[in-house]
Amino acid sequence: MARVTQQDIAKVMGVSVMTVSNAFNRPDQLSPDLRTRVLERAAKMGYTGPDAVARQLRSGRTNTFAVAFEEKLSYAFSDPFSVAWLAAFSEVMEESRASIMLLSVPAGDHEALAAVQDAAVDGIAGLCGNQPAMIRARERGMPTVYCTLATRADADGKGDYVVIDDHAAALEMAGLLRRLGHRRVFLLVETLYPGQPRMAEYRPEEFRDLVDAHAGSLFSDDLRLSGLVGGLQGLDVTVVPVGTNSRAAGHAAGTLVLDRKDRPTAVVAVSDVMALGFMDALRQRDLVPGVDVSVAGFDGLPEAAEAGLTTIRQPVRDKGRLAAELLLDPERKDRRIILPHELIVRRSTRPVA
Amino acid sequence: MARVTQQDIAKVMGVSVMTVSNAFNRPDQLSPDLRTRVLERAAKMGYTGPDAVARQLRSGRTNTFAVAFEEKLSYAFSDPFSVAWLAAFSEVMEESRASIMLLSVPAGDHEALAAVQDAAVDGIAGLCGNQPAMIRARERGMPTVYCTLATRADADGKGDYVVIDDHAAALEMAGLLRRLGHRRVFLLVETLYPGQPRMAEYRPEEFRDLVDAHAGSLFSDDLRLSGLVGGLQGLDVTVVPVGTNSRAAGHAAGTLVLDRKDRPTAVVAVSDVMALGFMDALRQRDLVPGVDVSVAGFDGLPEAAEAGLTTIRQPVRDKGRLAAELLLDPERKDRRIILPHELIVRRSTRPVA
DNA sequence: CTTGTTCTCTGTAACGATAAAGAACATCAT
DNA sequence: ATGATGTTCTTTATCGTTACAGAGAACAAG
Repeated sequence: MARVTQQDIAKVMGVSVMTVSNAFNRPDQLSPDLRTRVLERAAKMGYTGPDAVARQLRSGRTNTFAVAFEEKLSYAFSDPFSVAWLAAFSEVMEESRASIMLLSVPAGDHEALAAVQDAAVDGIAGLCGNQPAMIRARERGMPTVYCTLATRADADGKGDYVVIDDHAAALEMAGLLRRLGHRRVFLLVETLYPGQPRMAEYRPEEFRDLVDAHAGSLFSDDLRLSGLVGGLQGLDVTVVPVGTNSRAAGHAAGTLVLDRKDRPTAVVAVSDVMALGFMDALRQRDLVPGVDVSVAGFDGLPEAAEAGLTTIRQPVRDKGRLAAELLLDPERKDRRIILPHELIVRRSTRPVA
Repeated sequence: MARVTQQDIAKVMGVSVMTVSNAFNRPDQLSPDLRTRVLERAAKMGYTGPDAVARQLRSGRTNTFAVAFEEKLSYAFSDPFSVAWLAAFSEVMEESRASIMLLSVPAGDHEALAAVQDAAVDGIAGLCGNQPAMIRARERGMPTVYCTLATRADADGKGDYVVIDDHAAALEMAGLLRRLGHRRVFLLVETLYPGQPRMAEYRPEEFRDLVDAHAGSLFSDDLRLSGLVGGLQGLDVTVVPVGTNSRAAGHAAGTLVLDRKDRPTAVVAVSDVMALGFMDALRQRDLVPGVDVSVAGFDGLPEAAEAGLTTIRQPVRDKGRLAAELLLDPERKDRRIILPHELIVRRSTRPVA
């Protein structure tokens, strides 16, 4: 009941293994008659076609590409940005008839890192470049592409990328708030470092030390945050790590911040998802975004447009598409791509009263 | 600059290849001292650890499982049912440290079928059992699990499954409509067969012939539809294939049906997504679900609860979870699981005026 | 001084396939 | 008849790893 191989067929038919192999892969290398007989015999013997793994070993290619996530995969399917990116990425892969493998390598999960080692893929893409999976993949000498620069330094490191200039974008956002006259601003980020207490509040002087103290850890929003902080210098700025990049976390930040006397006049989240959650909290209190508190996000999701949320639009689909193209075509020249972004001002940001 | 292998290291160090292999996989098989030296030397030579593909070939296992979709992958990420299923499936896989491969094998795309042949996986799961990818996988002798029975006959075929009794569920739904006194009912399905003209209207006598004429084609909602038709016998029933399983298609069906004189008193879609789309069309016309037209769906999505939509709840997450467990544990006994469903009556279905 | 056991390490043979080159024979033009 | 050209099939050599069986030394127990 063992598996039938080309060798078995060859032996039974009294032909060489190569002939059997050619019958399946290179019809021009043997007579149509023999080919038919081989295929028939193979079918009769219960041979189900060339083994994928063996073929991959011999050819040195798997035609499969991995996507690494820092979170559980259920997050990858629920975050709008992630889904849009994945959709664009997969469309290109589908067209090229390449397969996609999903890897989940949560920060700090050392065992999960082995998945990168054991992945039979030709390359790997990830949303963030400094995540452990990406680093490991590069150590393995595997082609990598990532779509967010976490720090300036990343730009000089290894690996290809498709990103936007998050720092410049953040500066523009800060400029907008300045022009609108805001003086007391809260900035919502996911986490400053792994194990970060949620909903703590930091002054700009403090948070930088914290991040540096955990250097090498993952802080993917560093460019956005430091851009905002830099651009808002001189104003009353508070940084709040809300724990996760989710609507719920943004909402929780709202409950934390909105019920006190000294409300901020503006709140910027480093993602639209968080900003939308914060707006949920406003709505609950019958406060109006832009009127009572100005709110802004990053990413440019369709949901942000519906909600009238000021944001930085980034070309998500292009990021996904180009990431796939870079992986598929190792010969391609420009392998470090900086895409344009756009500050989109909507009704959620207004001049301070 | 060729790739470094265990053999290279062995040669350079004057030890056997097995020793190198053992240094990486079975530390107890060699002295700690030698092991350290091997690892150091390996690192120095730029060896990046055992090759995944070679290891898979040797061991006969890939620890990877495929999920096959009949649509483009972007659909898999956008349909709520699909996403929920995938999330549950992936959670189990993550816990077991198995990887997931996504395959897209659209109906009729013969080239894409090759992906199933070339997938280096230990098993494959799919939402529907009679899709080409599943059939091909079973021909390859690969373990399969699917989560929807398309026809009664599927139940006797090969492969494991985790399903609900869609036919019985549909009968219950039909019974509800009967009790509520509905006499003119429209049934929305995705498509009856590939290439099906959209928004055609069929009588129950007709559609069965159509489906049979395209026997062997994919019609995954057959059990639901035939249950509904059977349960509504004697009433004025019309079957409408709306083209795709999407909110937009349900909405389009609404524009088709709602602006005529002889409106149906009730509409049942074989999925919540379509039903929700239909309700969008109602709302646009200031018609009230349940009052002007009764509406019902299938699946039991959270969105359905919010919208007050009567539906058949099915345990999506259990389907995903169990599918993964069946793939992971080939020894497990019960491999054909029928989960309970539940008719949930909400305000979208009321007695006919 | 056996005999047995443990600890390290080695050699060989797969796993299932394909690339590359070659052999045998037929065909064809000169 | 000669060489050139094809067609069809075979031989040999990997791809990078691990399973398995054993060999040699050291050490304890009888």
